[in-house]
Amino acid sequence: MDSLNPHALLPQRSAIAEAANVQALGAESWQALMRGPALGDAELKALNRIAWLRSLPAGAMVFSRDQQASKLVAVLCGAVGLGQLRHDQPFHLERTVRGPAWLDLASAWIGGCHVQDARVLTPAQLLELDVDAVREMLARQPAMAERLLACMALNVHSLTGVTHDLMHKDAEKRLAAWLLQLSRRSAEGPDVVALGERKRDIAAQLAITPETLSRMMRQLKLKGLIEVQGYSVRLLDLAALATLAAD
Amino acid sequence: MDSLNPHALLPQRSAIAEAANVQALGAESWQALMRGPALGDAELKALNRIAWLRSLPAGAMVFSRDQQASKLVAVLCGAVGLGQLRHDQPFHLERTVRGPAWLDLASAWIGGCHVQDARVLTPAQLLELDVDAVREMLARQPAMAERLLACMALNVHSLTGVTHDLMHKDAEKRLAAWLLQLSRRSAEGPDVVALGERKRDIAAQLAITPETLSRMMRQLKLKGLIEVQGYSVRLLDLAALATLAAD
DNA sequence: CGAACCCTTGATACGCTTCAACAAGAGTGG
DNA sequence: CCACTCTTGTTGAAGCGTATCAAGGGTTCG
Repeated sequence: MDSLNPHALLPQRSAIAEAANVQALGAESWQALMRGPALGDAELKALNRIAWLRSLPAGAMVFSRDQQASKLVAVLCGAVGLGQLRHDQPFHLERTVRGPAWLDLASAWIGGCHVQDARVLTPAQLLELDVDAVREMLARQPAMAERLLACMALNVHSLTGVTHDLMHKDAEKRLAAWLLQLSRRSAEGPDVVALGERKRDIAAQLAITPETLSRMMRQLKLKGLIEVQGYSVRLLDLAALATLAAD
Repeated sequence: MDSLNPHALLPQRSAIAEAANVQALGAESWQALMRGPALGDAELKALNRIAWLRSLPAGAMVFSRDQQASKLVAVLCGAVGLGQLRHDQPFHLERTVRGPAWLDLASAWIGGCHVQDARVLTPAQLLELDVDAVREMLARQPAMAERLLACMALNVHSLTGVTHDLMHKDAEKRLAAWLLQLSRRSAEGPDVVALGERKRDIAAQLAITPETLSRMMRQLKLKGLIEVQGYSVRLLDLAALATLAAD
């Protein structure tokens, strides 16, 4: 019943209801979003003053691609998918964002629309900053601009990497690269990665079909590079995987 | 002989020699790079104070991908290719940037390296802003930050579109979309586009081989959608092309 | 004129998708 | 409790899309 909440698209009420929570938003969350040197008290206050929180259930839409973007949107916790919702049912995932991270830092600055649809995958807490309020804040906190530029720059680098992989790497290389990237952020050590989403969603992000993903996993298993047990993958030979992933 | 100038990688001398030129840089160039409302005199002065010009011949490298990025780099005029230079000879092009436009606005902010190699395709004039100088300038001209954010946001949108196309569109769709995009910026009217680069370079950016590009052009010609004469393409049915390009 | 490009065209090969079938778990209701 | 359905991942066979390889023609330039 809560997997698709129609009220999710009406932010006002819940945002107001949650406004009190903003003060409770820890400095660590802001720090994770804003990167750079430790945020000062003044900066944290300025941020908290203009932040709005939204809690959405799995399946809810965060924004849609034709929608005018007026806010910077971040995911505090949970996972949100960026992709395309088609009249033909299933949501076509292109990228998943797990908090804390920016979901759409770009669109609002150019007064355009979000170019992608965003859909909650795991019950998530979102943070929104009205871009006009941010503009005012930047006038008083010029150092904040630098943080935002750095965050968007990371975004650019990430996207550049994705396009490069799509242009030059085949399915096996992309999978190997994806596993290695996951292993770097893995909590269970560098050689065990937990697949945090359905395999079909992983496949969608790698721009292959679930069938091909299954076959590629078997390939890597046969080559002795990985060991698979359900949604846990052990990387047996990081060096060989890196060689394979390199273009 | 001037198609590959080894001195191109030594910026200091030529940058100093050209420093006097900076004052001559017209407001229109800055306006084209910075977008947004008209730049004030103070802003133009601040920009000119920290800008460095470089003129490079075709074939020269602007920067390489392992190189630490300390400057924001823009192309004033001419064309520069972003891609990968491999020990195996030919430069693999991923994107071409024609002036006036930013070439790498992101890398310097995160103190990383440019993720791509940049190579001059057409004799080009480049503009470089040391990121530390820009930081100082932003403290005095906070409105400038907003322009940079907007420029980088456009970059993000463009890259998002490219990845989407690579994920979901086949060669024919990508070519149709590319022709339509070119037609929007075309000087000779919306239905005639001049191919401004070698077809193999166009193919590289579409992530297909030159052979496939040739075949796809023939396909569109046979379908009556375009008319080709060398490097000039007439779009005979914009609506049909748009339908074809849509995913 | 040959040499070095570039684009084109055809034949073939390969990677990946599509389609179809099947097994395993999770939720549901009789 | 079992039958039923729904969803997910896996596997195999066939087919499409694009790359690769090889050859030929058109330019430009020394």
